[in-house]
Amino acid sequence: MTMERGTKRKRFQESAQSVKLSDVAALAGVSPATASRALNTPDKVGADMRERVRAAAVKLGYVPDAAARALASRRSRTIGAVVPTLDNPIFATGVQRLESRLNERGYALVVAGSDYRVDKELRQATNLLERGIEGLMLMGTEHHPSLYVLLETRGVPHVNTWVDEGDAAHPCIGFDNVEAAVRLTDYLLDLGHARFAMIAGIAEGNDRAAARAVGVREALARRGLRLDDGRLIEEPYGVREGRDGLRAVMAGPPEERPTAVICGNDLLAFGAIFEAAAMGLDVPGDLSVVGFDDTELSSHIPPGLTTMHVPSGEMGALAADYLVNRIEGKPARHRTRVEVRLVVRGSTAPPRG
Amino acid sequence: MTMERGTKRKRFQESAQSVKLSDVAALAGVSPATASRALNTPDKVGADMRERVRAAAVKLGYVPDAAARALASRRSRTIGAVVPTLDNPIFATGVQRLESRLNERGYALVVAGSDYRVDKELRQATNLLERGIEGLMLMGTEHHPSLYVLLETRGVPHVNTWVDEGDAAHPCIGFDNVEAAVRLTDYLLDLGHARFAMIAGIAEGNDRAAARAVGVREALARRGLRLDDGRLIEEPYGVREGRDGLRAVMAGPPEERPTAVICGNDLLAFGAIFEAAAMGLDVPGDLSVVGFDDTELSSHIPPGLTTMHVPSGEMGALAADYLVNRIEGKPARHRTRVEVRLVVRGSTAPPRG
DNA sequence: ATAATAATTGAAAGCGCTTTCATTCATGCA
DNA sequence: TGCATGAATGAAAGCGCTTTCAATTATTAT
Repeated sequence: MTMERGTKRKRFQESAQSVKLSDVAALAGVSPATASRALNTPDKVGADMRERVRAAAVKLGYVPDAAARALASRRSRTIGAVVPTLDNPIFATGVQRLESRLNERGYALVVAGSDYRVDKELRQATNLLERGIEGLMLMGTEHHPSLYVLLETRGVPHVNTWVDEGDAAHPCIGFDNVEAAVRLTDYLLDLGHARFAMIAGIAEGNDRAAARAVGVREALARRGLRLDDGRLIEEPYGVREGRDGLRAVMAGPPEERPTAVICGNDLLAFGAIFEAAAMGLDVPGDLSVVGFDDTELSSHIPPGLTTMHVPSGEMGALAADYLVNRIEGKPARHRTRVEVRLVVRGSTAPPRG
Repeated sequence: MTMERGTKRKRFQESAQSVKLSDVAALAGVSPATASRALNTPDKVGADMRERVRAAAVKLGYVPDAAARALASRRSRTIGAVVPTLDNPIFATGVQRLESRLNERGYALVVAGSDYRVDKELRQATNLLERGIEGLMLMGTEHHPSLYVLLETRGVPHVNTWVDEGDAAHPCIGFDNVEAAVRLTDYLLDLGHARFAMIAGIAEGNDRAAARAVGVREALARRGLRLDDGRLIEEPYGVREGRDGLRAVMAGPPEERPTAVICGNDLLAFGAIFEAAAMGLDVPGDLSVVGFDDTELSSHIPPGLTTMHVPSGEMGALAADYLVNRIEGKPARHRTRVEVRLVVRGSTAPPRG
């Protein structure tokens, strides 16, 4: 195995490495100012000049220096995103589309993870801000108070995604998690279920998870029902956790067990379905299971997961457009709702009897 | 819905917005040079001075300007990654860990997607290079020739991941995809299978997918076997595609059908398993199915997917360390192999009879 | 033709920071 | 006590680019 020593750049020396704008200008026989214009604002310059400079740039293999450009123009053409984790496929999809739209619009994306912790989110955002991002995508609505202050004072556009804030205190792109959970619950209620359980995500540091639990409770309350003790459990998003969660909420004598389990996301629901099978329970015969998100697998996993479809890619793309529009002074909706829809599949049915 | 006009920054005016290093220096009663040192290289400065400057910085809420810093120091403290897509959970995990390790080491991550296309990869990498990244993580070994040239001339450290290049032409962190596929196939062979099919990923623009197919062929050839016509099919990575793929490779009279199907990744394998069930085939009774990657779900999906475990998170972290070490002039392995291991679960068994 | 206007171009001043280099001051040694 | 070292500081020169502002030239109107 060979070891390599990095080429420790000798600063302020051997600077002859890369060609700079002035070289291009010299070759083209124009001033750096004109060269800059020819490259960046072609229509502010004569046609012949434009070509002359372009040719010179290509010939020299000129690559602009973003730092210098950013410093001089005060524009970094970079957007930041702080997400809880990329490990959740639904977030990954959102970031994927965010990047691709940003790319189309000529911006780059810097990502950082928060691990569902507001303090780390703040730290990461600060970091990105120092790096000169011109816009920031955040997930959810619950952030460190200092974060908003920071964003406000620096005048950096930002947008909360995956949520629809009623009071519109901040720009947002998303949907009402409470209402979506209500709809999911109502669907189950209308099917005739009366004994419920919920395997929710960890509410702490995750307003979406919390809101979904609120929605479930609310819908039940409207019909005079509630989640009995031990029928609401919080688990980190994961398949393993869904399995554990199911065991926990199914404790107790059979006749008291829930007939419907609502999961905070699809991963938990997958786990619940797998564990139900392991427990010898038929889904949906003995137990209805619903999820939230609608990932690629949800439609394929037998018996098909009934879930709330969340357009994560769309939100990513919308966030990109919102941010870029704000930055470029174009009109941008302060609040954009996206459609979530109930997708009924095989994992739900009326309760037995 | 309110419309907002972005606060179009008036350039070269209202510049009083943010506090700069000279402000901090002034408040601390020192020169900008000392302020810079106090903040960046604390041990090069007197203890009292250090504190004085720090206090001033805090008091003013000083936030350094990364562009200026990058321009002056020629260091951006930013690493780039061009990945095919974030939509594949295995890549998402890799990027996740890359970011988190980078973060620990004080670097930021800029990501861009290539959509499995070398030309787009080149474009994206060029983009990142312009933005001053100091290192680049790539996936796979097949890249646009110009990309290597670019990297070489600019002297930017880079690393190919998910692969182990025998000739070590470029730094890499990964495993031998051919050999891994051989192992997977040998396992099936040893189980007694003789009629095989493969649902591979699209080889074009994806050397890993191609290598896995090569490995399967190679292992079969060693035992005098081959993939018959129509028993090797390429599909984009996806569950739907796995289902389609299975139908395709299972065509023909029952006695000629394969008894083992090797899938290019786990998503395809999931699809194959689901489709087998839909076709009334028992897995592993009638058909053994293996995947590649070992995602979170693989252990949970009944009957449990036999697959090759790929340490994607580890590769991400190793890539971060490699790149940072190179950049900082510390020793770094040119070539690092990571362990992939066969995880045997319920989806495989000896063929009937 | 000539004056007034618009379109191009160049000179030069930074953007906010880091780093070299020279200077100053304290320290140790003879 | 005097001189050589070394440590701590400041002055100043950029890093490579964009943009203002003034100067020049090409257009058009009178």
